[in-house]
Amino acid sequence: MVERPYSEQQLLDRAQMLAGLTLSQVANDLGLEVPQSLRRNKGWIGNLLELALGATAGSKPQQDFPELGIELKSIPINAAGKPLETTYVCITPLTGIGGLTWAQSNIFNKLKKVLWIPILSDKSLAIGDRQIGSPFIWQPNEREQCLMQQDWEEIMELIALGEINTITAKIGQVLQLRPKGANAKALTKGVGRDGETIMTLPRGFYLKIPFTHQILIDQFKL
DNA sequence: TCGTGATCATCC
DNA sequence: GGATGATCACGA
Repeated sequence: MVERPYSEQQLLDRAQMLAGLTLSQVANDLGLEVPQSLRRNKGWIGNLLELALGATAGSKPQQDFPELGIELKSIPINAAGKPLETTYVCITPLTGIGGLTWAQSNIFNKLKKVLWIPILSDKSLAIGDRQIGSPFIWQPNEREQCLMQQDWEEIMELIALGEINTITAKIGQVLQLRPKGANAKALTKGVGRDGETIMTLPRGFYLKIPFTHQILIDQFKL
């Protein structure tokens, strides 16, 4: 049981202690078994890092370290440092969003300060052999904030106008909206074109790969 | 059912 | 081969 970090520096120090280790090494230290595949354990790496860094396990819509104002994100990369997947951020509200601003949004709250932990995750590597990279704290610069806010406002306007079912993952420069549920049968309430309540897929915001790639490039001067 | 942790797997 | 839409596990 790892205790919660009391400061950003302590959190970062801990994360740096993990750099260079394989997931097997970290799992062994925590007494956890390494799954053969992530197919039925998609969040395993993220959960492992949460345990190793003392994050409070839970599914509350807030940052992983609220008292530090920091969100923890693992990101799978290949040997060249390119992200292998988009990055899930949070669910989006589909009703009662009138008047909601970017600054008040949960997505902004989560992305204003992120502890990124790259994981060398080439598909050829067994889960346990995947290696933890150098962690770093990221705060979006003015340009990045602007891009995210633009996408968010465009998407939220479509949702407010009842156009939820016309939104695809293609819209947005750096953010995208995609289904985020157990499966295609899991539905939630949304708003239709005539303002009526409809049942639709829950959606979540994701960061597109070129955006997170650029963050890594900026950090490591790749 | 919602929201967390995400990756899978099919389609283009 | 890469991105989109679909999916897996779990706690509350």
